[in-house]
Amino acid sequence: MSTHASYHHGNLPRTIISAALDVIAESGPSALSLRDLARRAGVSHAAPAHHFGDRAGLLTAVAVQGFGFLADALAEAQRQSGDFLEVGVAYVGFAVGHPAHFAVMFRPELYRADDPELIAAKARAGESLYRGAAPFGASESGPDSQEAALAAWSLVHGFATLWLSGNLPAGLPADPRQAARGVASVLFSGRG
Amino acid sequence: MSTHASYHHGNLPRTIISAALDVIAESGPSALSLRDLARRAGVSHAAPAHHFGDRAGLLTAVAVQGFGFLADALAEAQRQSGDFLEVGVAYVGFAVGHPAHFAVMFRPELYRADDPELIAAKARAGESLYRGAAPFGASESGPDSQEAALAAWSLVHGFATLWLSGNLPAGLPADPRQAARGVASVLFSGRG
DNA sequence: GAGTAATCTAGTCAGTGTCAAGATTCACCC
DNA sequence: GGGTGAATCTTGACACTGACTAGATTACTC
Repeated sequence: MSTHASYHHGNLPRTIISAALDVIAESGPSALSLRDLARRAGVSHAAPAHHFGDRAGLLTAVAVQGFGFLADALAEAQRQSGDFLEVGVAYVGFAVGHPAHFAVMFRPELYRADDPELIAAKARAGESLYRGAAPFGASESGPDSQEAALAAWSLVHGFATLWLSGNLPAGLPADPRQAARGVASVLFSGRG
Repeated sequence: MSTHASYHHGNLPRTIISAALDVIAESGPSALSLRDLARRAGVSHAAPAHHFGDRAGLLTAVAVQGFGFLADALAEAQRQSGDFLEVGVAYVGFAVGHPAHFAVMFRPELYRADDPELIAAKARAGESLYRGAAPFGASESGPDSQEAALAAWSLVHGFATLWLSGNLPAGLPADPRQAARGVASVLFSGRG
């Protein structure tokens, strides 16, 4: 019942998203072509549009999935270690482990930022992030806690972005999580 | 001798780049169309290709210009204040002041990363950045200085990225430089 | 089994990047 | 000043893209 070689594909949306993630991870979102994805899935050029509406619709689905994964990863790190440093490391780990999702999620011009599902997924990820950074902020004496949380977020986000775009210098640990732990501990050390 | 309404435009490359910056700042690099730029400049659709080769060539020129501006901005902040916190603030100031350049510079897949001019401009910016971050790294006791410099870079880069993409929460200072100063001081405070 | 909704195909349109060939103008040298 | 070569721009063409419409096919439900 799975592989009809017939009219109905069976699981087109999932197949299209999966192929899209491959393309994005390899060549970035701008290299994405709905017709190419249709070709890979063995369907007609207009089939993807039926499920996602248009390009932005497809990327919205990717972003929703990404924010969901991110929320899970952060919550899991928070649950396992209780350490906000490890939540930051998990943020970088998600970015490197899901580069295609990450490449879309923080470019609202690529998708429908007002999509209800997207807003919900983003809020869930934000909550996980805030929960992970809260103890760090709370331990700050001088600056307020929001600034501390933003500093932590900025640091891990910046590190992940620079790592993924290949802009970091050589000589870092090959494992991005380990490299991130070293860099993030500069901010986190001696606190909390 | 400036405004012939004739065959030769006079200063097409500069005009094209300027128009490109407008479009990118408003709708991102993926919205860039060579034909649209040609239309805005009042020339034929293939004229831009003569100067830049192709799309990637145009974006390479934008990136080169951007890295040059960034190097200047960082060196100027370093010269004026001698404070690495202000160099970090200048990094964010550049990103917010030149959003179109910034949107291209750290996406190597958009341009020719092996272009000699680009490599030179990028190296110059890297040197300015390193010079600005060096005292911060040197003042670190525990972690090595490279990690400290990377932490500083990651923080300001991440903050700038999140600010530009509209992903930061409300309630921050309206002036991004001031907001950046607050956030960056979490990392920089009590050091150097 | 019939009727309806979901899924996919086929055809079309305007728009795009890129290439090749030709027209026009500029800059330089005699 | 006139002529030559290089630089600049135009015109035309090709394959490709996203988006839209209408219609064919299949699955679902009663």
